[in-house]
Amino acid sequence: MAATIKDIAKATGLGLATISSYLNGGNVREKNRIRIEQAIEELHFEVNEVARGLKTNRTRSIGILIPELNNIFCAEIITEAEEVLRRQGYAAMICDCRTDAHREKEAIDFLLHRRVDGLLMIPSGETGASVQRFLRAKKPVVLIDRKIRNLDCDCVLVDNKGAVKDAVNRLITAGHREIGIIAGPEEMYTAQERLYGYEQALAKARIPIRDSLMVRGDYTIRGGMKAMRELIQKNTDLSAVLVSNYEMTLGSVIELHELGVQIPEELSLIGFDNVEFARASTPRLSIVTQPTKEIGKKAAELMLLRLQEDTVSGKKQKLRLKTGFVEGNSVRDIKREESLERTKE
Amino acid sequence: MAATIKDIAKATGLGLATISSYLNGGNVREKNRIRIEQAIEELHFEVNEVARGLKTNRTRSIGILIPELNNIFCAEIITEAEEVLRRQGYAAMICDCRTDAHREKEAIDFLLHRRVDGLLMIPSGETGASVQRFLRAKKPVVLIDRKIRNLDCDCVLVDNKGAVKDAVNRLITAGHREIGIIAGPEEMYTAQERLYGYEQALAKARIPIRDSLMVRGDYTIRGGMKAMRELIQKNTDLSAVLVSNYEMTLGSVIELHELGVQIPEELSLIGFDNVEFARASTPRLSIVTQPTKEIGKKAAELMLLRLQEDTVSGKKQKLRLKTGFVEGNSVRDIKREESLERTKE
DNA sequence: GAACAAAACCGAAACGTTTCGGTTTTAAAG
DNA sequence: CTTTAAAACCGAAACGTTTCGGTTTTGTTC
Repeated sequence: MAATIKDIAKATGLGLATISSYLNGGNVREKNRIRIEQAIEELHFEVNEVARGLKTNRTRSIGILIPELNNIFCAEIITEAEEVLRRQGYAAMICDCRTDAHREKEAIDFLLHRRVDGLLMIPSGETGASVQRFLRAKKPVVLIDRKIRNLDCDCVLVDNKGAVKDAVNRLITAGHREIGIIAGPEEMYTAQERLYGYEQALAKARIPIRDSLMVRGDYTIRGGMKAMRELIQKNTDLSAVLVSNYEMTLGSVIELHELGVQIPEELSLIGFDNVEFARASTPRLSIVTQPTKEIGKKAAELMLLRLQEDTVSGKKQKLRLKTGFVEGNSVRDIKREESLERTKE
Repeated sequence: MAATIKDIAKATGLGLATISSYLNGGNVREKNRIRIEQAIEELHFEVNEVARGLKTNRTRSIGILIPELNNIFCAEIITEAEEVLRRQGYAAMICDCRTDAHREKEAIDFLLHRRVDGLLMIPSGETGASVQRFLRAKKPVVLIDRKIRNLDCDCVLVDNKGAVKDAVNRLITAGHREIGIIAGPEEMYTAQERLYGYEQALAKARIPIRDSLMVRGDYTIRGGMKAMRELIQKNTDLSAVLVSNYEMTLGSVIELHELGVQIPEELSLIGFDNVEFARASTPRLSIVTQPTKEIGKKAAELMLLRLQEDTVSGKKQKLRLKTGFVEGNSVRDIKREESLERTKE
């Protein structure tokens, strides 16, 4: 049905190789250029990327594997990455593995079969082995947000430890001592780093670290609700909580809301990620923000770089991006209240 | 590098066609089956989907074109659709056109070049012409959430009019008369239907329709903020507002929050979509919900159906799914208050 | 206008499958 | 054991490109 390169050759009286050369940016005599363009126009020719892919062994498509599309953090990153990739002619094959290690593995197989040129991935399981197969096939892999043990490839990370340290410091500065954290799953890279940041901040301020103040959630809304309830039950003197991702922040707010706990009068809260949600909350939430757009952009750019230098070997880049902080009214400033109290006397 | 079907043929002593037949589910003698499977195992053979695609003229991939990945409504639909498609072996090539008609057109071209087998799309511009090219190529198109004028293809819609009518009725039943609406862009199909539902509900209750009570936003957070401000300025007697999508609901809440308007004491609000957000708001928001999972699932299933019957002709299906309503505390029940008042006397 | 280098052009072969039409093998029936 | 229908098997050709090595054309210089 659709016209092929052969049709264009026939129509113009030129050779196959010439048309191909033209299509790939080669030089062609002016009059031939005109003839070719005319024929393409008339016959509605469009190069068949599939055939091209077979011949060149490059599909110009990138596999994107993420734990959850329906997650604002992932979605923002992917949006940006997809745009950067497509602008360079690369298609994004997106697979959502629902934070399930088994599905993640399946998806990697799937993408390998489809012969994508590279893999952009926010890991959720410990799938080092599967990912290795990409590297063995000399196809670049860029990891986002999380490293995978024993896997040497480019990655774009965030300064999780620093971010949490900074947030906890703000709580300490405001006079809080009984600071809880809703951390993520134990095996999760970001969760480990964030918890570590929490411990470091407390240690530096010489505040004893209590197990009862550290509760783990599973990065879901429901998990956040449960963790917050647990934290409150276990610690009658709880004065502030840091919640270490967006979904759990949402869950925490819902739970506090349902328990009738006032923010920040009865409990101070610092959340994570979603600026708009923070702004729409009552009171406005103070949150740690991650540079999602930049993460996506950098990851895609790293991928493109590897793709064009087409050497998967060489020193791998480990980017570490800075987080931000958006101030709200969800943290009670005990220090200030005390000093006001004192001046009053 | 990677093993091909030829290598398997050589290793097993069987013919090319036999291997191909085996790979495609054909019958093979038991002993040969074993030999083939062994050879596949040993040589790490994986069928090359690109070559297969060239030969069969089917890439087993579906283009998914949406206005904004980073939008919970879209993301939920796509998550579901992608899962259904992939389970049947179809890859999803996702393109985000940022609600931009020009980019949307580009993306359609892009997907056509990639020879996707079909197009799943939440339209944002009036790109009938571009989409036609898919149909001309005998490739199925399934529209989601919006129709496109003069384009006859399957679509999965939502009962927008009914949803808004129902929501407005609830406001009326609660005793509200000065009901505003923050509607979507004029050219938007869903926006038209929703506005129409609003008008019908008012008309039926014999409440005069006032222009000042109908404000349009652009379906963004910022647009919602602006629209809410306008609505309040224009209508001093405003008693309730219906906001017709999630982003604008978020914007409205932010704006009310910043203006210090109390919900529902000073203003009643009904929002759209995001259940979790509604639950986390203070007070809990009453919202209209859309069956996003079902939309995604149905759309993907419709696509698969068309794909396997491989006749794009025939009667097109127009599915119309029911919306839901989640009750919160953001609507003041004036009627009830009045009757309480009366019994008190 | 002859000589020459550079630029443009050319067709065949190859990429890894599926499919067509035909041949061989199997096993059931006589 | 022979016949026969069905099942299994087979290789060549084709899908639409790119690329290799080689040929022709162009235009500059003498």
